Amino acid sequence: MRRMTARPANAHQARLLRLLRDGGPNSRAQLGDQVDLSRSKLAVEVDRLLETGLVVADGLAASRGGRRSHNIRLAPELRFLGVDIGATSVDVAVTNAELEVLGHLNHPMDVREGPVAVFEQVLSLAAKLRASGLAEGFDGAGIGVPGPVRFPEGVPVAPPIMPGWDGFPVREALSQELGCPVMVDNDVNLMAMGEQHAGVARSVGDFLCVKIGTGIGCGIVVGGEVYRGTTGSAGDIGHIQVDPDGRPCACGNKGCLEAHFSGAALARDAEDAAREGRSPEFAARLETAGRLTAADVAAAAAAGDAAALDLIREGGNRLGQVIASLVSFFNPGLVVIGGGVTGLGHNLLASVRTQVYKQSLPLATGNLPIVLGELGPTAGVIGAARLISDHLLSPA
Amino acid sequence: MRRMTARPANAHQARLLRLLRDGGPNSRAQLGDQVDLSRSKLAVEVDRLLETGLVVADGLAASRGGRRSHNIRLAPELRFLGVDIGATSVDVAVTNAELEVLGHLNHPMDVREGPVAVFEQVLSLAAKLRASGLAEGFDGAGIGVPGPVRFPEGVPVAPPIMPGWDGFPVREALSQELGCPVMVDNDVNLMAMGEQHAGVARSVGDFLCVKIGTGIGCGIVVGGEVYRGTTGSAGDIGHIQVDPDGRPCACGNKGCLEAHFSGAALARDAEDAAREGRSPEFAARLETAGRLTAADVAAAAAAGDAAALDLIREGGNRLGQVIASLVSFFNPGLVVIGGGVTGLGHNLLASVRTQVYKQSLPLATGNLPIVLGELGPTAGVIGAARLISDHLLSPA
DNA sequence: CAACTTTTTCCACACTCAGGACAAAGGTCG
DNA sequence: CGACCTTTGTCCTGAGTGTGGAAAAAGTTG
Repeated sequence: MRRMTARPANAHQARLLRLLRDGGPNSRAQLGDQVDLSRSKLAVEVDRLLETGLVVADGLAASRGGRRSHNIRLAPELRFLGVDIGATSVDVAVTNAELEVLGHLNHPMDVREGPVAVFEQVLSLAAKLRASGLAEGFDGAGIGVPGPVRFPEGVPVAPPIMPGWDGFPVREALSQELGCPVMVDNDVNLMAMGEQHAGVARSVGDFLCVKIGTGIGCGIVVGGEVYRGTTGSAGDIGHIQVDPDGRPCACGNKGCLEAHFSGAALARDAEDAAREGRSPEFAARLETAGRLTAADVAAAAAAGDAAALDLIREGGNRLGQVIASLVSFFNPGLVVIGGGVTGLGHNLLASVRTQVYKQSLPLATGNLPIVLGELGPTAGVIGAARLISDHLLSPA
Repeated sequence: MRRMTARPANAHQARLLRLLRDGGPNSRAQLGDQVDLSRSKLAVEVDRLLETGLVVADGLAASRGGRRSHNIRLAPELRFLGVDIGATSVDVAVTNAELEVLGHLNHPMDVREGPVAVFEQVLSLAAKLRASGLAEGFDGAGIGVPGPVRFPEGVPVAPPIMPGWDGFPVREALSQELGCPVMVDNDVNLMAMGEQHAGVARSVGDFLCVKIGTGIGCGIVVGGEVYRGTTGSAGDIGHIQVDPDGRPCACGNKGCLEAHFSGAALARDAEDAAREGRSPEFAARLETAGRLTAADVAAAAAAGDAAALDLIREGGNRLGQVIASLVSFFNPGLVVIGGGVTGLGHNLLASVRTQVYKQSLPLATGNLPIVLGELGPTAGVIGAARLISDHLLSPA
């Protein structure tokens, strides 16, 4: 099968392609309403896009009171691969050009096994998706890794939780293997892009997206664009100090947010509570499973276990404390909380909200929604697809 | 005298005008090197600018090895007014089109006297500048106020330290009085723009500018543009909590940064130290002046007073703690510290740096300069002039 | 003074794009 | 079902924009 070769030749074409991506099939007339080009100019550009094959005719639209318009849509055979490498598992999904997830696979895996092993897994999952008939090939791939990335080159830099990846040419390597363009970003940024594209953050220009998984990170969106900082480490809030005399952290400091509240910290606290006899619920679960995870805390809390609720409340307070600072500083229009521990759900949300509304000034919190992400594990892969799609739909 | 009436007609003209503003007089050929337009196109646009009167001929340039080029420059009679309203004084300056300060006046004044009294003062200072022959009129004015501003309308919103200004139509009123376009912004944002235009932050795209005066604020520059947040309160870091059991703050919370370290807090601490006999230096100064200010702390520190040095070190630690969090979050390329207390100078800088380098991760701090602003009180007024200049040099 | 540069002007040609005229296609109402 | 309206798509013209070459103007260097 022939893959996507063409790229938009100018800003007008890029604009049209994005409208088709985000709004689905559309008639020429509807497009005309949105772009402020003369009918003739629009017709020319659409014709050129049809010639390139990026866009195809798609039947007739419903009448709006007169002659029916011809629909057009992005080529239905285009496929993007979205890859989300987490600390403990990889997600791989295939989407169409409109970034709808056609198939999604997850595989538990420790990122510390290193880039070679992980890529082997990613490629095998991608092959599985291809074999199931969802795609004959990929026109582009986005990939998220749990650490800072030098974005232009697509290379992880000094990632604390994934030694062995430092400087590994992720973009280059994957592009070689897949034979298509690849873009790499931090997993948290991709989650933010996912929620922006298809989740709760649609139509919000400036927002924060806090992801709590094994670690804690924060995606920053400014004017609809992800902000990555000078060295690509923006949003690295896991090592903000929340208690000068707090717990030691893997980074060498004391009292980091991550040391007090994260998937890993929560699991350890739950195990401690179980062993110290403070929670029969945890003890029972530890007995059965051999170890505890954030999911156990969520389940125990749902069952009304006091120790679990305590852990969530305390953690939510710590997190809320940091978010309150960020809200004062950044004045976002929305705060999204996502990641593995969102199972803690509304208990967590409640204590975060309490803390933020208490500590930040009314002008910043007045109309500030603090909500859970609505896409769950697909946020990352949708964001990844969006990343490469944004790249490919830019003028060459 | 005829004031500036024309505005650039298109993006090319705007580009050229900004080059002339930031680079001073320039030859057509030099401009050509910078803008990537064909010679003919460039000539046409320059001719049009000359017609409008925004730009004038300015003699011959030095030869670059062949025929000498005709210089052009922004109309030398253009004048911008920069106004910086602080908590305890107002600064008013007049600049030419290249944003060079031609005259600068300062007048102590309490912002709480309200907008009417303050404007009376501002207009009187502006009249004085005009009377001294520096300007015959103003082509635009920028004005900074010490609180959040709804930027598009130029109206302060819920400013904590300036009751009576809430909702006052600053832009509208001043524009009426001065008879020229006016833009209003937070004073901290203007300081950031000033340092960006003519100070330490030239050529840095993403940076933070922390201003410590009566209160504490932080200007945020993203990709060369000031970021103001969803409701215009971005950068309001004075009420970030640095100590859950800390001092009560005017905002109603406890342990706000501002309650522990700011011009006002410092003065109070110094007076306490004097009264409690912990510092003969402070006691002597209090005796003489009747009250103490941040400047006294600076002077005492310079004289080697232990209590003063303690205050600075402790305050610097608090501030450094907050800046460390912001650095982790925002990953700036530069942190500028300015405002009234910069007299504390390198003592302050040292403790801030220590704290930041200790608490933030190497990837973010690796190549992060933390420096004092180099413009002092002119940063605000230059920023104000820059604000209105940016506005007027945008295509209409 | 001759040879070489740089700057500026002039001009012809290609290209872009808006908007009007008109044809095609469908709806609506009597 | 047919007259009349609206909407959509196509074609065409004219105004304007922008490029690049040629040549003149103005200097420099040896």
